[in-house]
Amino acid sequence: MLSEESIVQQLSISGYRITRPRRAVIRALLEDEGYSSPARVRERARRYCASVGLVTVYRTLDLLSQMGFARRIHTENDCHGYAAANHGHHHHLVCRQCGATVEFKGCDLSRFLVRVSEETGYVIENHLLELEGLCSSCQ
Amino acid sequence: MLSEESIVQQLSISGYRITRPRRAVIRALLEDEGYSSPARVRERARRYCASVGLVTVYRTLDLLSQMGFARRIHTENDCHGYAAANHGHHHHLVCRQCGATVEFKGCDLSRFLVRVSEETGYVIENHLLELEGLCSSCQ
DNA sequence: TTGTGTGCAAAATCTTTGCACTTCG
DNA sequence: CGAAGTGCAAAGATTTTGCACACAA
Repeated sequence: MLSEESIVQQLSISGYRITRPRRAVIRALLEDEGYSSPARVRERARRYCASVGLVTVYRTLDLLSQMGFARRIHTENDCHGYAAANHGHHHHLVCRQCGATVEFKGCDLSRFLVRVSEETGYVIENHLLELEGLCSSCQ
Repeated sequence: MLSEESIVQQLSISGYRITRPRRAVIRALLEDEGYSSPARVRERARRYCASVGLVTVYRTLDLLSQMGFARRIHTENDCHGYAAANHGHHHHLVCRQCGATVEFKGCDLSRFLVRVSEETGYVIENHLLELEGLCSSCQ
């Protein structure tokens, strides 16, 4: 499971330094139920590191994305939000009205992926699937 | 099938005026094999209406999207490109090594989507699916 | 101590808005 | 002719860069 400590540990192992601003961004992401723009991540992060700048948030989100701990969330008209990503397999379902984000697992694409693989000659290693719709309260 | 004339006709029926700049943007989109940023759409459109401005391209892309004749294309780090909706429902398969991109159609997620919908209470309206792997020459 | 990481300010992009002029219908 | 549409310039928003200073390791 994803926790501040496990992320910090991985960063450290990979040679990155553990700083107050980085911890603040990580915490902000983890406590976020939905997904947030960099600016919004910063607002949250400020609770843990009042001086954190937007630039650092951008850089940290980049880093976390590369490490697989955060993911850019794509919705129909916006791809500027980020959410914490469990390293394992999961997807996001986003409400287009209020932005509420739910993670779910257990997508079964295997047969479909086999077909695409056969048709294209690619070895498929990864897939990104995002769903968008209306949550129950926005319907 | 999508053609300049059929789009123009629909716009007209819906009460929009048929102008040179709009035709130019439509033609630019239709002849585009892939997808393009607004700036790039404008470059192409200039062949048909040299004076067309970026602002008009933005507004026209908006209009066409609303009408369902254009679609915003999402890739991992960019969701600012547009393509004619002509190309229908499709997804991208990208090689992580060399970046070669293939489009494919015919994903069948319906049963899966029903399940997620039941579990979450969301009405699912849209999905974004991207595959990543190794193309045949990179394997 | 040392070099990675940070914040600030400024630059570079990208997108939207206000407004007077054009032009379709 | 009248209102919708256009281009320009300017404003807004978002993201990146350069640089001197701070601070993990």
